[in-house]
Amino acid sequence: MSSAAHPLGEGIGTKADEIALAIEEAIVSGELEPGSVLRQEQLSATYSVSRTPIREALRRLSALGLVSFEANRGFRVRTLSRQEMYEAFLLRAELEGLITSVAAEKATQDDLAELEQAEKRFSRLTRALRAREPGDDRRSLTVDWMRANHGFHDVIYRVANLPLIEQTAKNARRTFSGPAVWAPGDETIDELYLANERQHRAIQAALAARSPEGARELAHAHVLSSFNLLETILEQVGRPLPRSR
Amino acid sequence: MSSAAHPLGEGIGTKADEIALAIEEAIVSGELEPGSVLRQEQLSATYSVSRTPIREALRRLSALGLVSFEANRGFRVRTLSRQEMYEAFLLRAELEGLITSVAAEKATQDDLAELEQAEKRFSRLTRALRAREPGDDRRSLTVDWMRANHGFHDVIYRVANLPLIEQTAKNARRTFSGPAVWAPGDETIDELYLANERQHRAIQAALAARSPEGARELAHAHVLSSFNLLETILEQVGRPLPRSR
DNA sequence: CGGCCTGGATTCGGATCCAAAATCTGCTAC
DNA sequence: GTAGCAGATTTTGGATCCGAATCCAGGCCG
Repeated sequence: MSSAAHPLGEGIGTKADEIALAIEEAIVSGELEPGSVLRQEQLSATYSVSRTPIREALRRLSALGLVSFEANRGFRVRTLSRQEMYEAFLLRAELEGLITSVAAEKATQDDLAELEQAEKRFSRLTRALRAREPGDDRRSLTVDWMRANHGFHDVIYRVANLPLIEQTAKNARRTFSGPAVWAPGDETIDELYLANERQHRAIQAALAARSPEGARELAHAHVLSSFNLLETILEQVGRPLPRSR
Repeated sequence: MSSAAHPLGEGIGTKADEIALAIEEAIVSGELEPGSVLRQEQLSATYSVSRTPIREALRRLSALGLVSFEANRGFRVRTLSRQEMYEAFLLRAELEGLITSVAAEKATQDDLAELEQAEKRFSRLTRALRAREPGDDRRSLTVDWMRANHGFHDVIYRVANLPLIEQTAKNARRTFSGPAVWAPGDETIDELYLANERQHRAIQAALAARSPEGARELAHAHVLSSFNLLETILEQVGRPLPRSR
């Protein structure tokens, strides 16, 4: 585990930080719905602390863009319009491109082996997600799939060794859609999942071939393609991205 | 003035937000030295409020990366190593490249006229900065020059109309070095200032010519060149970027 | 003489308290 | 029946208070 603090410098030690992490987790996992109001009193009860650290945690999440804030009205889980969502992916596409190209220059054999492992995990999760056994928990499967997906890119981040940019990329990644989404799946979506996996393999190959420009292009296209996947799922699940806000 | 809130959504209304802005201003203008500890009690006295909104403000700045934080030890104005500083500029280079290329596709005649105005202001300030009249306040001159510099890019941001990415770019820009730096100047630095101005004009021309790829390249190179300028000034002023942290 | 311990002064993190803003509810007037 | 208003209730923002961690200075021991 990356253990170390979350953004740079900050971290554990104070309740405010632990709670920020906990709330973030709740948002990302979809436990807290986008748009829902975050009552300080209620959170304070949930986490058994006073409102003071709660508010500090919310301030932090607000600065990171995960929650929105209106004076005297409160915080709510942020919702993104299609345009904003697209921007978040465009941003990530640029950053992933940069990071991946730098990683291609630096990767050692060990790094490549680690990437291989991450890719295998991701591949396994993708198969599990496509299998759709009756009675499996698609929600947690999706969360696991996303984690494996992130895990793959995290290896690349580590190799590139650009902590500040990595932080920004991760933030854009969190902001992506807020909650995890999942769909029963159909042929279109299946194809997109498979394409996603193929792209990972291609990126992996570009790193192995020490091709910075190739890696950049592939990573860039990969992220934009993920936007496509997400949008398709959201439509299929009857929750299309709002055109305006 | 841009009036509207700072990041997205947040803004005026609460003291915590006003104070965050005030402290940020103090950091960016160099009033608060990098590395200096921010005592809550003292800030509370300075702004005539209790420590509660002060702490919320600091939390926010911490999430934005302007101040660093250690549990039970306090907040301090963040210092960046050379590597981190370089990363901040690399990040900005990518984002400016993206934003400028999008702006090149969208710019209207009015936009180009506005850009022309911003360029003129910047050009004027550059001349003033190079003039070095005896008795002029180089500190505030530099702050003004930076503002004009930012103003030029702000026009482009507005034209590109990518608020989320704009926000990220502005954040990277704030984080750049913390405080403004200024030097009496010599031939090398003069030449760099002039190069900077030439680059602005080139970017302007690329926008006028509706050349997205050209604009991207120029903007990218421009930001990296700014890093060079900054580093040169810092060395000249006897405060070179720390190699490690 | 120098490193280490101890007790007091600071400073921080969090809980509690209070005033102001917003929201809700039920009544009134049209 | 509905628009609008007044008071009650909820919820937020900020101030104050208290326990705990850190820092600092002086003394002790090797």
